[in-house]
Amino acid sequence: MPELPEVEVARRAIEPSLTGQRISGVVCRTPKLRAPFDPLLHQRLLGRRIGIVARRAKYLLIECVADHTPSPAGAETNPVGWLILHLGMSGSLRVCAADTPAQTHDHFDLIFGQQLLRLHDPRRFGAVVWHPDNTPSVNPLLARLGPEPFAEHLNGQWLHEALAKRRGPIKPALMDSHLLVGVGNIYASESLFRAGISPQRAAHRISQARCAVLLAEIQKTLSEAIEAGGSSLRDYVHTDGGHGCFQLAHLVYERKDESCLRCQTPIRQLRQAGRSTYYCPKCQR
DNA sequence: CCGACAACCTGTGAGC
DNA sequence: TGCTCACAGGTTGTCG
Repeated sequence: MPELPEVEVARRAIEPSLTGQRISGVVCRTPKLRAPFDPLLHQRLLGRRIGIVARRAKYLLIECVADHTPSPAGAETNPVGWLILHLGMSGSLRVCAADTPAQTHDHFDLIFGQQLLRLHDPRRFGAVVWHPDNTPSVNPLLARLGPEPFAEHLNGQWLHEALAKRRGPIKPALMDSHLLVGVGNIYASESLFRAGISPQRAAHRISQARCAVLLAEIQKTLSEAIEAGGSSLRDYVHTDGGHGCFQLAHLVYERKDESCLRCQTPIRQLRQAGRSTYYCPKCQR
């Protein structure tokens, strides 16, 4: 899946097709992904017009506006609701013709005009959730998330303070979405390599100056990956259906025993909090 | 509160 | 060929 860059690439890819379209149908082919589908999803969405397509962390947020609201006087209706999508580990989105036959693991369609947005997710760790008003940030899926990695107020001092009580290793801490969103397993390893910091270093023992370097490398790694069109691994497929040909080369991820691109030392792999970590034992301290 | 781990699923590749 | 096992990009809940 989809780490933050892949989700942002998907957002940019689907937004032009979606914005301004009227929703004419909804298809759910699976009882549940991460959670059961809302059984009333069809009636909640039908006839609404799609506004902006936003992103928060690895969630996509689709603004759905009811443009004629024949609400009786006094009846409080919310003209704006949000469809919240998550791609889990294996999800992908594509926009295709409305008569395109569904394949195995095509779980959800949002139909508009002569096209549809289709969610394909073999492992079904994704999510499709309706948020009924214009405050999606308070949705339980989003309410407790940390800041976006590109938020203005983030700097070395902020990261240093955020890590002050973390006695465990930095790499799993970086992946904690309550601290900071958008750093998944690939880019955690990549950012730490680029910052020259060992994934095993205790988080609270990284100086403020090195926190500034780390944050800058996280931001550079993520933005370069977005510009490159996201990583293209295994089952991740770009929204146009083709595999990305501009994949950002990984410096350490999945390079166990290959030589470090900086110092030729063999890259090592270890397991932290149940996830693979890749690093150079010489370049990272 | 922190941190490690299992669970949620299917697909794939390695090894026998 | 076919079986079993380990592992895969995320998130959440539980337990120590």
